[in-house]
Amino acid sequence: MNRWDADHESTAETPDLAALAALLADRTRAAICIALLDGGTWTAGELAEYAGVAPSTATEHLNLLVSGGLLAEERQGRRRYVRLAGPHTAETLENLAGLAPYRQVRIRSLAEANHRRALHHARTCYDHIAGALGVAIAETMTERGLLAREYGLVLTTAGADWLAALGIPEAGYSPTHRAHVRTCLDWTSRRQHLSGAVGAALYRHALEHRWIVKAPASRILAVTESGRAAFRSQLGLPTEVLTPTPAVLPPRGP
Amino acid sequence: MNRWDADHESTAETPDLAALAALLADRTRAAICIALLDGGTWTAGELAEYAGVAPSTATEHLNLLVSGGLLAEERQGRRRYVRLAGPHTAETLENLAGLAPYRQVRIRSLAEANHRRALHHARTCYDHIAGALGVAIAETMTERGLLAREYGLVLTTAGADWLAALGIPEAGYSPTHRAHVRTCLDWTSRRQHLSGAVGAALYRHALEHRWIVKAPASRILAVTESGRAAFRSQLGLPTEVLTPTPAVLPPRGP
DNA sequence: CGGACGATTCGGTTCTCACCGAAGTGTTAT
DNA sequence: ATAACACTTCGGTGAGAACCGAATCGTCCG
Repeated sequence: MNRWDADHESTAETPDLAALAALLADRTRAAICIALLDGGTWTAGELAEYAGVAPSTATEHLNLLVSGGLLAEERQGRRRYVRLAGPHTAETLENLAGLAPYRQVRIRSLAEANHRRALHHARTCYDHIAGALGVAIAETMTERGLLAREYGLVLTTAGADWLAALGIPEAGYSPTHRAHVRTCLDWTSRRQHLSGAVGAALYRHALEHRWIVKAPASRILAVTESGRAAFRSQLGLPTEVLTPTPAVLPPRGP
Repeated sequence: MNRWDADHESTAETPDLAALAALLADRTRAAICIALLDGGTWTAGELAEYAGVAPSTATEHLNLLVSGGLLAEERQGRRRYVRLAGPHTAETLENLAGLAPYRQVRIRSLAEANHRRALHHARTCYDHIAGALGVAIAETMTERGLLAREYGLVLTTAGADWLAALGIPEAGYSPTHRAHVRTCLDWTSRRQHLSGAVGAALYRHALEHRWIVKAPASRILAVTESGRAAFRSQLGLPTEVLTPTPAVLPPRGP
């Protein structure tokens, strides 16, 4: 038995790492994936404009990304909506981005400079909060004993109580496939912010209670007035992460 | 203050996801990285032969991988030794491989078929145990209450006691930067095996006590006779993951 | 010192792929 | 119906990169 046979059992399966990486190895496709890290659904045309390529080019890229399993699509009439395939995809992309080298990019306009500042301050990362606000939340929760670093990073009993007091029942962050608490390396600060099911539940809660609002077609988050009060009273977050960074001003006229 | 100035503050830094992915987007470079997932140190020539390319080609690939931060190198005389840059690199590669599509590869020889069987059975995954053996360890530990899925996957008190009874003190898996317990999606079985600091400590312990032995210049692990006894008495692992899978035999002569 | 050896540099070939524009398909709006 | 719209298909172009072989550099050994 189990005798070698050139016809039978002459093939096997191997994960094709190069094929997956090739999907992300293009500037335009990488930009598309990073845009979709806001967790939203974009149309093909929006992504084409965002990436600065012709619609026909965007079509080709989306075909590759969808058939490669990185993106999920939905057709409605003449529109093509795409989003990331799932939380697992988003997490892997985040990890990869955390490992990637930095590249100098030119800032071309005042608007771009302000956009970048806002992104550094607070943004979505698929389904949780990133940026200075996200980092501050994770660190403050750890300091206050709501999260513990003892065995990895876990929610403490005090942390579960705190979530319940906010009105987030345990069912709100029950693990389907994802770990309750995960950390995600922040691009901008190179520090950890809160991810996983708890991070997602906290993000949903903050949105529902309008602690934060999300700008349309962008990853930017803004802390509302009531959000400032809530983050201060519930977590004691310092003022600097709750107030928007001052905008860059246009040069003085002559 | 903070006034826009075309000269000043006209550049910013962005993680270059595409550049990192481009490193892995080549078959040869991907093969090199996967080979190095055994956690070992290889010479340039060994990798060239393994990947089936000329030494000059291997040199170019290694230059890219090293300067991209994925590999660390060490020169000794006329030799060039390379290895993965660190545990974080290995984990990201594993995650990526778990997300990658499968590809059919031809099995060309009897030796290759047997090599593949052995890999499926038990192998190293950077610094911990993967394959059927690794999956069985993770699942049995969970069944026995040594690991709990409650908040992510964590070591229970019983688990810490069990490790201590084996002679693995808590210092042996103290977190430097890595989480104690992590899971890693197994390529071959698509199930989780144990990773993180605990996984690494367990692997080291098994090697030191010769429960397992590592084949030279390969990721293959073999369970020793004393290892079979230990895994059975300590964890109650079933026999099928402790005995090597029967080798494929050459075809009968005429 | 001279030869063997591991690794590197360089030139040249080949091939893949990202891109665009123009034309085409199907959907929604007037 | 006709027009505007979102997207797609296709052909052609240009840039980039993977590869090898030959020559070279530096190290180790006899």
